[in-house]
Amino acid sequence: MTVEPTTRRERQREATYAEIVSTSIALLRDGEDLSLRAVAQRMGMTAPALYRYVASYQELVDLVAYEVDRAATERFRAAADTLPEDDVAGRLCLSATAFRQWAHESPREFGLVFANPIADTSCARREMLTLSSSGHLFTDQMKAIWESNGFPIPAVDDLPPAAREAVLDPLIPAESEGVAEADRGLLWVYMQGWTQLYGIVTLEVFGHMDPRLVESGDLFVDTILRFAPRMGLEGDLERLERLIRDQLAD
Amino acid sequence: MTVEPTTRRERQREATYAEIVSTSIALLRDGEDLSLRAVAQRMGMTAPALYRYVASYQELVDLVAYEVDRAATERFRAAADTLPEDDVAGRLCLSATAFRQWAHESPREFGLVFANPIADTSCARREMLTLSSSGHLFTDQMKAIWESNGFPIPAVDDLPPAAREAVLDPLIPAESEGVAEADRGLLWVYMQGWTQLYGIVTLEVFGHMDPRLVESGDLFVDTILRFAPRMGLEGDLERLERLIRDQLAD
DNA sequence: GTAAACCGTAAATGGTGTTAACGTAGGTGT
DNA sequence: ACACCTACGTTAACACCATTTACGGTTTAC
Repeated sequence: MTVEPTTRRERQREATYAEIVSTSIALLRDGEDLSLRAVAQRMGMTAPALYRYVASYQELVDLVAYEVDRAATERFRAAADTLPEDDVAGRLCLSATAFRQWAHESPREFGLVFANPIADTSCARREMLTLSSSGHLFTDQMKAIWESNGFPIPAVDDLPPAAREAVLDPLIPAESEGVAEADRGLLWVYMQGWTQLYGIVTLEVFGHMDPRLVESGDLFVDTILRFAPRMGLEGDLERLERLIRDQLAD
Repeated sequence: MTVEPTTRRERQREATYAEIVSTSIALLRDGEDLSLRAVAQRMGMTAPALYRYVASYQELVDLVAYEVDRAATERFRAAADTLPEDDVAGRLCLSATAFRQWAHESPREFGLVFANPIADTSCARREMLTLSSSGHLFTDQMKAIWESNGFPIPAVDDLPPAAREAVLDPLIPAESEGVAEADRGLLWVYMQGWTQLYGIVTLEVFGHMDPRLVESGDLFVDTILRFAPRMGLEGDLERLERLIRDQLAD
């Protein structure tokens, strides 16, 4: 990826970059909202100085969103890691549940990453355009399920033209890593699942839903379990529901 | 509802309220973003004067969001009205498609109404808390389908406790108008459908999806058609897809 | 050693929501 | 008709915000 910086200046610059992001994240964690001034102040600098590092406020947001997503994904992965590697279905369910819990605990961060209009602007630093670590994780997990129980996926040729293009030549190459071209229909199933997970969680977080349902998580559980059969998990529903509800109880 | 204002002052006050909202909407339509100052300026007033009418910026947003939703719902209804009244399935599909098109044409307004954290604050003026006209429309349309072809709905007693509460004693009474208590399982199906529609449209609007899929609308169509069978529409899929794609072509 | 690139500063511009103090016109009570 | 008071608007000010400019000092490079 990045060639490691040798010169002293570059090292310092890299450190400042990191501090900007970590300070921003700390700011969010403290419940305040992200602003150049606030970040600068916490770092003992003045706001205009940050313009040596980011071109605009929006670029800072993108930078932070990328890192927040990365950190959150580690939580999702950790949640899955409480299960053995071969329980591929359980692992995906626990990661999805962790995703929901994280979204509720950190609605600001969630909004930053997932409800922030992805600008048309090319974000110079890091090619994170639409790249999401969490997306990568969920894709991998679904692939593991598919490799394990081989649920039916659409043939690439049965997909609508645009969909075929999108799965054969994805914008984020990482997401299709290790999926043979003939099996790219799997990505279509992934998108269907992600749409539903995204929908239920966003609906909950933005409060456009009966608070009692948000509290109980019933519609969330229902959404997951109704999707599970599409991944060939019909026989596992009771166990998966128990797994999910156990984690929700924490 | 509101007792009609008799005194002259109250009439004028009501008119100013209306002008504030209509000015705000005009502002959004012109691609600028909503702010107290901008609204005031367009009305030939100063910003602080608006505080005689709204308690805060957030309250203005809520007020405008309510009206925007109401206006947009008329579009969704009009889209359905291009079909005869007895084509209940086609009508719902066209309204859903109109919803998607509106969201793409007016992402600002969409964000205002559907991606705006519904505050805990009680918005004094109008009891619009979570009340959404569009939600009411879609509920009605699904009910029409159910009354027409009687697809299976869960028994109220089969629902999880919180879900049962939520459908038996909904926060927005309007949504369950005319649905017998025994049939409230229909609302559960509605929520499942709304979650998916909301998910796909929000995902598209916020740009967290391959632009080619947004452009073609393939994942949107797929989402709708995959849900249709849950409303007993298995036999209608080709026709419904044609309806949707025709409208998308406009 | 000198020139250039880099990194910070202060100052200023124009934008935001919001509060306070003040005047004035409208409707109300006698 | 007079006094009163409330509602509605003003101006001024505060505290934020992003962003640009011009300037100074340090570090690097040649």
